[in-house]
Parts: sequence; structure tokens; C-alpha cells
Amino acid sequence: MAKSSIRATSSGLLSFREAPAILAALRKLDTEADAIICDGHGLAHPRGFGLACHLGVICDLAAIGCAKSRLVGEHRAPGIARGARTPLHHRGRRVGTVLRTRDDVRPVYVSVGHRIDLAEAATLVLRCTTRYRLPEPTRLADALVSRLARSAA
DNA sequence: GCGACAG
DNA sequence: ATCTTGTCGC
Repeated sequence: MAKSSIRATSSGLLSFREAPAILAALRKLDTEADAIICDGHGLAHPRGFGLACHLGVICDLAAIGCAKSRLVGEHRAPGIARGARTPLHHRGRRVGTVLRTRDDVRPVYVSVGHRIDLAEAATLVLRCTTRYRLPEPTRLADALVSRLARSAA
């Protein structure tokens, strides 16, 4: 698909593409989830309601957005050390935290999804990133998907 | 009006 | 996201 046409107009609609599959997967879990760490944004969104918000409200669970890149907002560069952070603002509002999860790696964009505040969200992300840039749950999911994609070929 | 734009 | 080449570090 051309990167310019449909992709451009569908920006900010990640929820509508991925939420159905994610919800189906959550229903298959043997154990009940306590919180959801999303590979995408929460409040740091064009309409203030990203994937993490959708999933949190629908599942009535704590949810946080932990995106690999910026969608909206402005910020300064956080310090170079793990744990360093800087606020993300959009339209005069604090919508997230740009957090360095490892020394000298690109920071992640943390934002509130549902039933959790920004400080707690950042803390949880840090607790899940003792070893890699992205939260362990996200890494495990990515690894599983690429493994399945490989075996499907 | 044009470009930017989570994964 | 997906693909691909090249480099870096444990």
C-alpha cells in the first residue's frame, strides 16, 4: 500500500485496526489480566483517545500506552540515562512522558490509557524494561508474532 | 493547501 | 508494519 494515500488518512486509527484482534486474544487468556501495556499511545493522540484508552475502557482494566515513536505533541530530549524523562505536551496539555528505558537508546512515549496516572505508568514501564528498550510483555508478543509469521511462510 | 502521522 | 544492508557489542 502506498505510504502517501491511505496510510496518511488512517493515522490515529490504529485502534480500529488492532483492537478487535487484541480483544479476541485477551478473551483467550487462561489467567485474568491486571493491566494492559499497549504498543501504541493512550491520551497522547490526535483526538486524545488512542489504543490504550480503547482497550482500557472496553476491558475495564488499567491500561497504559507505551509507543516507540511520537504521534502528537512536543518535547525536549530527555537525559541520556535510563530513567530520564521529559514531559510531552500537546495543545497546552500534558499528554505523556518521554522516557528513556535504557542508557543511550531512543526513548519511549508513555501516556495514560485508563485507570492509572502518568507517574505510575512510567514506573510500570521502567519495571518492565530492566533489560531491553521495550516492555517485556511487548517483546514477548512481538517475538511470538514473528515466530508465527515465519512458520506460516 | 500541504505535510505529518502509533504499528 | 515489512524488507534489507551493514555495523556494533555482549
